[in-house]
Amino acid sequence: MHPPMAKDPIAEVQKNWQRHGWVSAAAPAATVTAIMRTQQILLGRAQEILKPFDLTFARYEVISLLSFSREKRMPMNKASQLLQVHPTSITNAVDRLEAAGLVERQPHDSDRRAILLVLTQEGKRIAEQATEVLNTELFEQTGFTTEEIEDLNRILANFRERAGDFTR
Amino acid sequence: MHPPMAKDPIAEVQKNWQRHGWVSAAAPAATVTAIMRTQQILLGRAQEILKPFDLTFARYEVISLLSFSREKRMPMNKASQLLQVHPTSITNAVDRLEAAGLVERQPHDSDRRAILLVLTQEGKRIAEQATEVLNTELFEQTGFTTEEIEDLNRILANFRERAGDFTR
DNA sequence: TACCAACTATAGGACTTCCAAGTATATTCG
DNA sequence: CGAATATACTTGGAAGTCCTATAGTTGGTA
Repeated sequence: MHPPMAKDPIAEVQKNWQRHGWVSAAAPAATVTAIMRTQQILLGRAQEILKPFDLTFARYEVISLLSFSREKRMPMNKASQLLQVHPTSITNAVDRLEAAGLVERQPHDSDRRAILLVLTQEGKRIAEQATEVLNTELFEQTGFTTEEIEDLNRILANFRERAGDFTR
Repeated sequence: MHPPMAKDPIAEVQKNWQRHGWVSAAAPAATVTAIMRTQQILLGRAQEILKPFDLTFARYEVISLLSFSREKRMPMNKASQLLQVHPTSITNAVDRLEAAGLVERQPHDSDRRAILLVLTQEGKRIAEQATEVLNTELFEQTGFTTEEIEDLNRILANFRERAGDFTR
C-alpha cells in the first residue's frame, strides 16, 4: 500500500511520547501500536492467500474450526466462544458460507434455540486446501524465528489469561 | 463478551495442528492467532476508554498525530503514510472529525491536489485529554511486564522491518 | 405449575478497512 | 511544449467487528 519509510514510524511515536514526559507510557504505547500494525500485516497476507478460495480469514476460521471438530458440526454459540468473537459475527460469516455452499444450518436435536453448523463435502474440501496453502505460505514463513515464536506465544498467552480469555 | 474458558482455545488449536502432522506450522499458527486476539483485546479497551470523548481509536490516532506535529497540521497523504492505513481510511476518519469540529480541511499552499489537516482548538484539547486517559488507563496498565514490552517491541520491530514497513 | 431470568440466534445500525474507479493537479520526458 | 504518467483525494461498495434490541426456548424456583 505504501513504500517502505526511511524510519520506523512507531519508534518515532515512542520518541514523541518520551519528549512529552510520558516516560512510563512510551514503551507500552509503542507495543500496542506495533501489535495493531502486526495484526494488520498478517491479516492482509492471510486474505491475499485466501482470495483464490473466495474466502476471508473470518470465514476460513469458521470452516477450519468445523473441519477440526470430530463430527464436522458444532452449535453456533460454541463456535462463537472458541473463536472469541461476537455471536453476530458468526451469524454474518455463516450467512456467506451457507450461500457459498460450504456450510449448512441444521436444527439442534435437543435445544430448539440452537443451530448446528454442518460442514458440507465442498466445505471440507475447501477447508483442507486452504489450510494447506496457509501453512506453507503464511505460517511457515511468518518471518519470526523459532525463538521469537516461543517468546510471543508465552507472552501473549499470559496476556490473554490476565485479560480473562481463559483460566488455568 | 464471553466468560473465561476452561482452556486456552489457541493452545487447543495448536494441538490440533500438531495432531494433523503439521508440526512446523503449529506454533506460528498459534502466534498469528494470538496476535489477532491480543489486538482485538487492546483495541476493545482503547475504544471503551475513548467512548466518553466520542472518539474511536482510528480517529484518536489522527488527532493525536496532528497534536504531536510541530505545526498542528499535516497533509492527508502524510497522515496516511505515518499511520500506515489506506488513504480512504483517513478520508473517512477526517469526515467525522471535521463534523465533530476537531479538525479542519485547508488548501495546501503549493500543491492544489493536497489537503492540509488542521487541528482546531477543541481538537487540540480533546487530543490532549484523551492521550492523558489512554496513558493512565491503557498504556500504563497493559498487563505486560517491562521485560515483555522490551521483547515485544524488539521482535515486532524486526517483523515490521522485514515486512517492508521501513528500512534501517 | 406457572413465571421469570437466562440463553440462542438474528435484524438493524454504526464504524472501520480495503479495493476499484474517477477527478483534478503535478511532473516528466520526447 | 504537449502528451503520458504519477500523485492526492473522494466516492461507492463489499466485508468485518461490535452494540442494542427482539423473538423464541429453556430451566430453575416460588
